[in-house]
Amino acid sequence: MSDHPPFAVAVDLAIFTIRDGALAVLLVERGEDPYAGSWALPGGFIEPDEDAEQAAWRELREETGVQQFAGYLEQLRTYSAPDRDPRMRVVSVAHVALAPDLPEPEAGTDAADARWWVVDDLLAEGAAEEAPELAFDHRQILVDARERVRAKLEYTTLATEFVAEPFTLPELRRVYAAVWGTPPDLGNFRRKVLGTEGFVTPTDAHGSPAGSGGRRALLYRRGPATVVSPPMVRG
Amino acid sequence: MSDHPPFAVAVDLAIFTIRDGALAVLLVERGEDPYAGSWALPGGFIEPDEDAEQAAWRELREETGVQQFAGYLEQLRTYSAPDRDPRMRVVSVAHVALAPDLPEPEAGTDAADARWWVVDDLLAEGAAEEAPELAFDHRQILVDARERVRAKLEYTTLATEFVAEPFTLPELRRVYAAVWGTPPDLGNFRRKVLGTEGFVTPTDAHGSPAGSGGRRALLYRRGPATVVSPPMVRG
DNA sequence: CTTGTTGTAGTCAAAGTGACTATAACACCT
DNA sequence: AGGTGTTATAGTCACTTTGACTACAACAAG
Repeated sequence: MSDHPPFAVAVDLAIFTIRDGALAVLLVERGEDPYAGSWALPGGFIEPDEDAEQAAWRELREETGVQQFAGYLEQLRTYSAPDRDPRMRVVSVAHVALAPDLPEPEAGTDAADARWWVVDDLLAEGAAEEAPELAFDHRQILVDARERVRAKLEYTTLATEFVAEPFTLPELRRVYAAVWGTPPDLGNFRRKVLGTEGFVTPTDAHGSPAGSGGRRALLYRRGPATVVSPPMVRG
Repeated sequence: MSDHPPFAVAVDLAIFTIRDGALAVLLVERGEDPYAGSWALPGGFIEPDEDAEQAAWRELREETGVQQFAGYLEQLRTYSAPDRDPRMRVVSVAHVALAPDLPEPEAGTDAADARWWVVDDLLAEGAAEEAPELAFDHRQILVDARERVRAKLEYTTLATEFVAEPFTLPELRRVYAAVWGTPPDLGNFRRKVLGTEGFVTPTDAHGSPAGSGGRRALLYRRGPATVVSPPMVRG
């Protein structure tokens, strides 16, 4: 029990955003073996002087190219199957990140390319037009990450991390629509959000209309609340 | 980005049970440095051919001395602060385990001693009569683990993992009382449990009375359900 | 067989939810 | 400018669930 086989420890990130009304995730095309040419979640090894969360934040800034990243990051879980990396024993601490719509990313240092993918396209059974297989066990990580986000939208105010401040309630509602696949009822949604103390705080300004015409919605900012109880329920 | 500093990867376990109406956790007294003589969560290094979950199950059997362990185990989160172990860089994948009342444990291979501790005694501020400081970052792990258990009692049927089958509803209720610190309302508790499809399945046998006298309660077994929606609330 | 204790069953007001309808405020078009 | 379609906001109402009770049933111990 006093031996401790050496492992490499990495972090992987499922970075989500809402693009064109759909939940999207950032993938990088791998430039090196193993899995050279296929797509994977961004990530990298933990440096000697940082913990997993710091490594995740660093990768997040590197991969998105946004230095002052304003968003949300939390640990998802750790994946440790002995054969998950053919080179060597690699344990990966996966994280979930949420961000308002980000610019199209640049290719990173060791990535051939990087782009946003619609999550439902990636995970759809069979269909998946030009959807690639994911490297390593990243498909499983993505499945778990999506489920985490779905669940957290129900009982936390996390949805506000997907929109840039200030935002309108319809914008916020579109986040739920994208993540859940179906929009919550309009009236009940506002009742819930406005009725939950500290979910959002109103401003006195109005946004610009969403589609073609229509009344302009009030603008809000994130409130201090973090949990929604009882939870918001999926459609 | 192609270097990968070597880490040791361990698992730690917060093994909970209900003893004398209180939530208890298994700790081992360390026989080796660092922290020789102080108390810690049981754990050990991952072997080359197993993943974290397998390692956790193995440690669970070793530490409890129960080979056919019938209980619940899930990953909690990974702790990776660079200085969390003074010897070397150790990343720990913490797990939470739940079990019905277990026998007083034997000292393990590298543990000087092992025993159950009441969690609230360990975590109480200041007070803590003979409550020891925990080794490494295990106090934080224990705090996180307890919060996980508390939360999961609300929206899952996990409480049934704390009682041996068959069990009575009052027994199950005492689980909630122990974990939450305050018992849920008697009538509402039954209504919720019996009203949630698949939470428990009735038998036709009766248990023996709990305290001094009183009506004998019906015996139940765990049902197939795993989520409770809407959740049971801490009263 | 009485008494204390514990489990089971029901009641009722209050709150929250799901599914609506009505109205207000705008952009755009002709 | 004045309609017209679109979108946001406000309000209604039956129904379900909850929280806090009260009444009753079944047993052990004295």
